[in-house]
Amino acid sequence: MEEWMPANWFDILDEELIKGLLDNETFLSESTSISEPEADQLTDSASKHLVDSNVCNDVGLLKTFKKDGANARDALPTRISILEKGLNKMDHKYTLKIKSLGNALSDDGYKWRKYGQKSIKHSPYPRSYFRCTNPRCAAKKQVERSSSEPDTLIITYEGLHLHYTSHFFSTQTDDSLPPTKKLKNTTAEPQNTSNESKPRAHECSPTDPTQPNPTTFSSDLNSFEGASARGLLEDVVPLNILKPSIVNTISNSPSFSSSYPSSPISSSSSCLTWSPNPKFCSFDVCPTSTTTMM
DNA sequence: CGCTTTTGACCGGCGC
DNA sequence: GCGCCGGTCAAAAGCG
Repeated sequence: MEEWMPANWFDILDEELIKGLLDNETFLSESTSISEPEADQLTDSASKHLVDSNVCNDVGLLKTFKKDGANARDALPTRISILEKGLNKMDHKYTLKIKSLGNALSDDGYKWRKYGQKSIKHSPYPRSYFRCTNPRCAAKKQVERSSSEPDTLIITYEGLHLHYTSHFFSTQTDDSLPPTKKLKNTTAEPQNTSNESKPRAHECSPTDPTQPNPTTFSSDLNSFEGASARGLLEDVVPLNILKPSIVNTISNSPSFSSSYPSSPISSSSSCLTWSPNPKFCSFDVCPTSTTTMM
């Protein structure tokens, strides 16, 4: 492990994050003040917008959606919860069970590329395998439909989107990125495969070293508009709910302190509000909860 | 034509 | 050792 970060950096982020999220049992998605055009748009591609409401798909959230169909606003996610029965973590894999009316909700805003599909024993539904299209990113996910509950998609995330995470350590070059957490023999996979030299336009590649340091972390919340499309916001949240000690642990590491951005979201507020697209989702973590917040 | 998806083959781990 | 199974690879097909 690189000396500039704790050897267990992933575990720290990972476990504290989960703990924090679980402590804040429920996140209400308040579909406030949505305009009609927006609602229409949502109707057309509700899932696409729900994507934006995905609070932090890397750590896994159970998302329970209700959709009445008539009114687009009713189609908004009415509740985003982290429930013990819906979130499982094992060996850095996060399993989500998502009540869904279709496959669309398996989309989470990242750009995934399907690389395989297998039929599952004793299940009429196949399992699909996806990996992040960013050639530097080893994040993967599996999507399958519960045989017992066809309305439920089971999504297993494996690995963080380190092309984003690396942004927090942006003084590092790509070559010195924190190695992707080893998951079996998967990650840290050779990123020099044939498509490495061809990052695609819409893939989540905010840390492309060829790009200037993104300004996404300016304190201007408005700058988050559209940021989710780059796969940023989902991962901002986790770091914002980390205990300060955790952040300090990391930031005390050489090379880190100068690059870790101040919170773009909650620096002056006691109540973290995350809202990549406030029209569709909000993410509130208030200090009344037991842990995680300063 | 380039990118994505499909799908059967292949490989490694694991249990018997 | 063998078979099963999950995960990955890669060629072919599909699509815009």
